[in-house]
Amino acid sequence: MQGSNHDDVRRRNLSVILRLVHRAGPVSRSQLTRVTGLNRSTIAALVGELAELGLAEEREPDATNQVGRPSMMVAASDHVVALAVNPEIDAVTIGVVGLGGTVHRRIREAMAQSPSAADAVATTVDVLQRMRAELGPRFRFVGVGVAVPGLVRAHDGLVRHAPHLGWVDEPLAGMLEAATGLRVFAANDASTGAMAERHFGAGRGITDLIYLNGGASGIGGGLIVGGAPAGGVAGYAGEFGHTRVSSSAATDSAGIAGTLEAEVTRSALLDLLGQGTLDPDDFERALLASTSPQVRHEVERQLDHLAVALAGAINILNPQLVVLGGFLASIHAVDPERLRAAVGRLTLPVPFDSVRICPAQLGSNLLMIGAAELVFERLLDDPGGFVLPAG
Amino acid sequence: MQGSNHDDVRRRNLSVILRLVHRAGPVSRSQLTRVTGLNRSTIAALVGELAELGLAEEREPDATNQVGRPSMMVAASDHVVALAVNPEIDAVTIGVVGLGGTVHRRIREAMAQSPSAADAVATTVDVLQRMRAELGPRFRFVGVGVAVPGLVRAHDGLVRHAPHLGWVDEPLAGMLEAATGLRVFAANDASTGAMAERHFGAGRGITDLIYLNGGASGIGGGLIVGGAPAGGVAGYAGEFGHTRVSSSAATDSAGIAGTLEAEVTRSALLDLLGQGTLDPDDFERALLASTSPQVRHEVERQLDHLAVALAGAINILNPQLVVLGGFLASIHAVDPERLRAAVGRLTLPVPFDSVRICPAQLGSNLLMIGAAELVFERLLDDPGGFVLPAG
DNA sequence: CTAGTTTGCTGTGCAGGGCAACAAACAGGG
DNA sequence: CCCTGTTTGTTGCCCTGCACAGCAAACTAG
Repeated sequence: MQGSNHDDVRRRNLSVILRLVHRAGPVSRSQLTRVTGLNRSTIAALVGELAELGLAEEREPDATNQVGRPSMMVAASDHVVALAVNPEIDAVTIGVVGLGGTVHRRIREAMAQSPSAADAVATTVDVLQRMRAELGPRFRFVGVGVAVPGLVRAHDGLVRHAPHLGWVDEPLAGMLEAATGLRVFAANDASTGAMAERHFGAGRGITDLIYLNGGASGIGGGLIVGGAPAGGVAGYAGEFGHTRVSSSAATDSAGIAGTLEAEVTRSALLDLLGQGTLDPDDFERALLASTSPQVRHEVERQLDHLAVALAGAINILNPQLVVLGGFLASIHAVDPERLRAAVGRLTLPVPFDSVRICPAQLGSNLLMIGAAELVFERLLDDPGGFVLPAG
Repeated sequence: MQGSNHDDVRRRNLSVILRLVHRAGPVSRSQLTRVTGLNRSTIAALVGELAELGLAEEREPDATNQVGRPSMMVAASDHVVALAVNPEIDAVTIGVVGLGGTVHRRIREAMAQSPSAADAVATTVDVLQRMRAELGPRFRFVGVGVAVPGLVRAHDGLVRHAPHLGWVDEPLAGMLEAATGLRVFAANDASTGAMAERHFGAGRGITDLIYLNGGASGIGGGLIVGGAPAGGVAGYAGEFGHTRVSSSAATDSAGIAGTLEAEVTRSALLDLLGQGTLDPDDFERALLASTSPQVRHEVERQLDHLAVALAGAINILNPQLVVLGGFLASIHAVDPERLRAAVGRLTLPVPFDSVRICPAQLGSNLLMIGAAELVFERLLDDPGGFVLPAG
């Protein structure tokens, strides 16, 4: 219940403009006046301040062949970068992402064994130093975003439980903050994926969506409700994998029976395909190419279970869009109509009519973009007040 | 992506102050300065403007026995009122609710048969005229809020489908607007109940909660996610009744099998209790007094099914609180521990530890307060700009 | 080259919150 | 009862930041 004053107006307007150029790419000043409703002179002053802060850059106008004086282009600076980190069971993937949207670098550091939190920190520090040297002083690192396969407490980045990494109550964000001197924000990997798809993928401009990702280690998800990422009270929201979808006794990683994660697994399909492990693209190709009736039957069984979980969420949340990532996108691709029909049988007609189900659009950069967005989100909230470290 | 200007600051500050006195009751000016962070002089000016608008009233200070000059009390005006309407299968309940929180009047207009939309409008107009005459010109009606047992499209108040009333695509809000000359806002009854419990009941100050209400006609619900009521893309969110909780073939009112609404019903309990119909309080008393093992068994069966639906929602939304209303509160009262334990078996430990399950606090005024809040919410968003009709 | 259009730039006006100084209203202590 | 210390209301002034108008600049079209 905070009151507003002049500073808040300035902060909000800077935030709105920087957010626009970050999300929508380079935009002309005249477009900014139209979209924000602010006066030309105000836009000029705001853009000037953003440029002084080094967050935006003004370029000569593009040739538009339009009547009237051409308008300057405004773009978010790609030299303002976030370090994106994604620890997994067999590797730590680290990237450098610019505010303008460019993924400058991405490195997958393979690990001999599942990394501890300390391992992840050490690797991150190491890669950060190399990246800094490589990119030179023009690039300013404003923070670190971490996408963790597990439950992460939102406010302080404590990893409560990451089963596949074997982490329990690891103060990852704090450790990284101490080791790098940068501000660190951590969140669940699926939640960050949802945010990435929402802003830069299949969910652009959509205010209510559900994102479900199927990985080797299970099923996670994220929600956007009313335009804002829904974290729940502590940031643990989105655990679709443990929704009960059948009365079978098969249990998931948390020991709960009959859940989505127990019934719908990538490994069951890999077994039937006669494959050990496949990268996601090869997996989808193999699945689509398969003519085996057993494979087909298993896909259909999994789609029907997936439909139960989706239907429940659709009835409750009335979303505009369901985005499926990972192997869930693959089984969806085999028979989209079956999934949609199964969902339709379990939902009310009205919410069903307004929902679309589609595959994720962002590929391998998903988690890099999402993790970087964790940092940029704070920067965008208060462009002037966010402490920019020197360098 | 709107920009802000001075008007927005004023609007927001007026909004913040009026919302505070509306939600928290009378508050001193000095408290307002502390909570909002605004200057004394600013608070004085803002309160003065609200008083001029007739929305707030300043009173002499309460005796506090504190050192220093006593601070003026500020209260929302109870003469600013909303008409709350709740059509049901056998009656239309209509009330007059003041901005300060007082329910000035409440009338249950019994209906010989299930009212049509036109019946509901006619009754409302009739009651409104009587109330206006009764209360006199000092009371200003700022709008009409309607809590409808069915799916309501948020932006225009179209009732898409109200199965128990037999309504399909009734433009209820538009009809009422034409008939009364007041602004009308309609929403699902359970959603408005969630809002009421959130602001004035069990969920005060809580940002993430789930509300489930069990009525004679089924189970509905509402969500508060991140502090905001979650309506979904069109306002249909919260339909917990159609969540699949078992593999049984029993169907609900929408024809979906094995859902919460199919398994958990008030009528099954009434049958076992040997009662035809009971008002909610009598029902709960009878249920708690019953020593029949069949009743006990049925309650436990229903609690176990309820647990499945709650667990799914808790995993997905990580709420701080689950509020149970109607007969769901009654079966919960029989054995709270059983429900909690059953939920615990189906949820992840971390979100489970942070959630509390409790009965609703607001009794028979729930829907009156909630429906009025639909109107007040708009008024609070822009106290100066909300058009106050004369009278 | 001219007319028309759109945008950038500059100086001014204005609304509204912050601030400081003073007065007013309280409690507590002697 | 008076004095002191504390807190709040009130008033006048200041400062910030957006709007607006007027003019110059840069484009298209004919």
